[in-house]
This record gives sequence, C-alpha cells and structure tokens, in this order.
Amino acid sequence: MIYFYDSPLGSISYEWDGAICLHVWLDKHAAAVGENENPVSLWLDAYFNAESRELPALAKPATGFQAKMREGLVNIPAGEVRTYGDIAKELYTSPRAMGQALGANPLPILIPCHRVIAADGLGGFACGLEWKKKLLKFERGF
DNA sequence: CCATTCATAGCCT
DNA sequence: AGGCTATGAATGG
Repeated sequence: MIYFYDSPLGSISYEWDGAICLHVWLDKHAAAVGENENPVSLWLDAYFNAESRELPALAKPATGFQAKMREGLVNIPAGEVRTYGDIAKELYTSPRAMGQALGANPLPILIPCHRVIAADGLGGFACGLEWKKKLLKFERGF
C-alpha cells in the first residue's frame, strides 16, 4: 500500500506493506492514500522534529554492495556530510560505484543518501537536487 | 582557474 | 564485453 506524508519540506510518498518499507518517493506518488499510523510516518514525524528514532524495517537491498553502503550511510550523524570519495575509501570501493549505488537506492531520507555530496559541490540526487538542498539546510538547523 | 582525460568499481544489457 | 554513472585526481592550456 502506498501512503502519503505531508512534510514541512514537501510531499513524500512511501510504500508500506504492513511489515517493511519498500520504496520512498520524494513527491506525491500516484495512487497514494492518506496518512496513517505506521513506523514510517512515525519515523518521519521524529525526523522533522529533529529527533532520532529507530528506522522501520526496510526492503532488503538488491545487492550486497548496496547493503554495505547502507550500513555506512546510516552511521553519518544528522547535519554532517561526507563526500562520495570518503565513503568509497571506507568501503574500499570507487567513487563512481558510490554514485551508481546511491542512485539506485529506493529509500531516500530513510537511508540518508542526501548526506553524501561531491568533493567540490552538491553532487546529484535521484529525486531532484532541490530536495537534497532542502534536507541539508534543514539538518544544519536553518 | 576552466576544460579535458583517465582511472575506477559496480551494475545493466 | 562494452557502456553507463549522483566521482576524483591529474594534466594542459
């Protein structure tokens, strides 16, 4: 089932099957129904109140590499950023592979891929750079 | 300092 | 095998 969440930064939709979160979209997804009480909306409530909360169960990554990358990402504290190169060094991989894997991540925000930027700028963001900017600005405390 | 080029690893066809 | 990245570092002007 696809749910809709109206955040202070914009519309978020996500797919929740009752046990795990399968996808997150950073816009109003077609066929989204109203909000309801589930671990994802609770997590988003906490996030936008600058509180920390245990992540809901998430869909398993497609590959082992993406799983490893996810582990690395969730350890980045809110408000901090890393570069693609930094993460690549930690994971003994290359910056390009980071971009490829991050772009394939179906769970933006929950997996904080917006905290990964290029060495000399913002880098990219699958759901629109505006979101990346807004999220980083928000996490820095405006 | 800007533009181009190459190295790089993972994934898709 | 070849091509594609949400890169980064080196090189040449």
